[in-house]
Amino acid sequence: MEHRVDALLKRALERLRDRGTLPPDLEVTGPVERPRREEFGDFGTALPLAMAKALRMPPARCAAMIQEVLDPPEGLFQEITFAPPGYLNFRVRPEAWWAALQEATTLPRVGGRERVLLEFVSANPTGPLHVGHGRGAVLGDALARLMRATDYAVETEYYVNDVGNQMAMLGLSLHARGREALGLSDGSDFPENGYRGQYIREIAARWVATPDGEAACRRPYEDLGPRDDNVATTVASRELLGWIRRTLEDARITFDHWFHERPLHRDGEVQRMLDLLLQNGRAFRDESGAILFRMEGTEDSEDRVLVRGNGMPTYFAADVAYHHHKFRRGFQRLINIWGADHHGYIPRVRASLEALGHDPDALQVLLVQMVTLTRGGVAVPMGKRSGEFVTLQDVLDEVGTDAVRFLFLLRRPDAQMEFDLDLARSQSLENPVYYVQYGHARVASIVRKAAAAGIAVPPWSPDLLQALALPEEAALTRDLVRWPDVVGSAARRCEPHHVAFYLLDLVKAFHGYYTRYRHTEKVLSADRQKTAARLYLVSRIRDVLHQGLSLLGVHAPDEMRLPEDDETP
RNA sequence: GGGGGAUUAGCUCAGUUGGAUAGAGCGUUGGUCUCCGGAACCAAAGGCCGUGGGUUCGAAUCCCGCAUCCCCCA
Repeated sequence: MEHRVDALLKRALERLRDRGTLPPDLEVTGPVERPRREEFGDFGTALPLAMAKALRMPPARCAAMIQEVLDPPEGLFQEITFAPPGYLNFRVRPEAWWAALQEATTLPRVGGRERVLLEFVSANPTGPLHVGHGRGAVLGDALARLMRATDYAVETEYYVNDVGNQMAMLGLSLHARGREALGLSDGSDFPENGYRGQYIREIAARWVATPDGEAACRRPYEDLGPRDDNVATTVASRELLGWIRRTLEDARITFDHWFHERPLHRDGEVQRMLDLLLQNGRAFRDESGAILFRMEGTEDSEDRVLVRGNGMPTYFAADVAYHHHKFRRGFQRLINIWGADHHGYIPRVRASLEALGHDPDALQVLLVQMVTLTRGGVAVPMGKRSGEFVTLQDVLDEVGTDAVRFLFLLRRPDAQMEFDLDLARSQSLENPVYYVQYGHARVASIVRKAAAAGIAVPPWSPDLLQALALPEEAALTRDLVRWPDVVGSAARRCEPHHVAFYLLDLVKAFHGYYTRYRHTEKVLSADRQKTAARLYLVSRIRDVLHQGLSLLGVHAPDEMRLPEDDETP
């Protein structure tokens, strides 16, 4: 509805330009908004104010000019009024609102089949996922659902860094724990920068119970090949990746692709990228034999090492090759969800993409701010090497997937958040997600009750909703009709949290309506026309809640078990 | 020292390209109900939108300085 008003205004401006009343090069914009005060109508715009400024004419005259060329379809508006100092307010006819209810779950196709690669989580397989990963994971997954629903051709991807020093250290750690498990070591020779988490011991215990694993641990580490591709590293990363995958599945997150770094090196992808950059002069070899990316002329100041003097490519080199490869797979836009601590990395990657002939603006990095974890107000440390942290799996088990997802999505991604485990658990019965789910279950219950009485939800018809006369019913209708615009805007802006907030607003309005009239004007009554109209209305509420929750990856139950009464006599 | 983010009610947070009298949840206080599901609802109190300037008809929103917190880099 909102975009219809907006389109009408845009067309009116076009007409004014055609007539020469408005200079063609003059940019005049005025967004359509919803006035807070009911008396101002359903929609309003400050367009006359903007025009008055540009044309140096009184706003009232500008408003009159707009009205003159405005050509609204028959039956859409009840009235269009001018309000000082320069607003144009629109009131939509109830019939138009009711008609729009049919499209309440028809989402706008704002994506236009754009091919998007959405990469998120991508945590190194050196330990379990922690809560911070969870935030990015839930954001990415919800965004993917949103974009798919609005006609983006989006694919999701997890990038696995399975090459490098960290991986070598992981293998070394596993080997050391394996030797401890076999009684060959007392742990005093455990590598200084090794991964000390309990999970390494568990994997080691399972590994040495196999003949291959035991044999490998009985040999010195050097015999395995002290690099990042030996059997210990392979076993550890495979185990951890499986663990990560299961945790993500618990959070209802799956990926279209798991893209490994190793093939980029093995198949020459990194080398080809280096050759390209050396050829076009954006990279050079220094006196030590290292290859550096030339940063002059970019926002980043310092030349960045791609290949070290000893011939080892850096993480940066692999990342450049990886993103180059993404474009070559045919994606038009790349969205990466990164932790805020990677902020300084962005200019480098963008510059490298530009150097390889890609549009750097086609890479969009969404930064997710840190999650600080507390328990009863006390900070919980979150370092993998310290081995002492709360995993995403723990939190999912403790709080539940629906609640965790909704809690994460109830915040803007670029604001830091504190996640208090005690609070999350103690509030689990008052968690906003249950409030929304309860609303859905409530409507489902009404519909069930109607069905039991032999009354089905009626199909829409032009005079079906005439019986909706209560102000709350009009307000609910307007809220429902707003939904497609909310989804479209959230998808375009990559901000799923708007969906969560909308659902809270809608369900609050419903609970209020329900409670207020539970004794006087129930949905199901002896009045057949009111019953039919209200049944249709609440079924639309249920449909929108269901669609909204599923876009967030949260269940929409038809029934909820009431919590057990703690105050047993 | 350089860069990024944050600062809105007691607490946790929304606020859609600058618009009309600033929004919710929790908490507090006081109310509603012999029910289509009380995990509900209504009402009240609570704000110099960190601070100082600037831009204009108009600023929580845009620009600059400052303060505080978090993160990255050196």
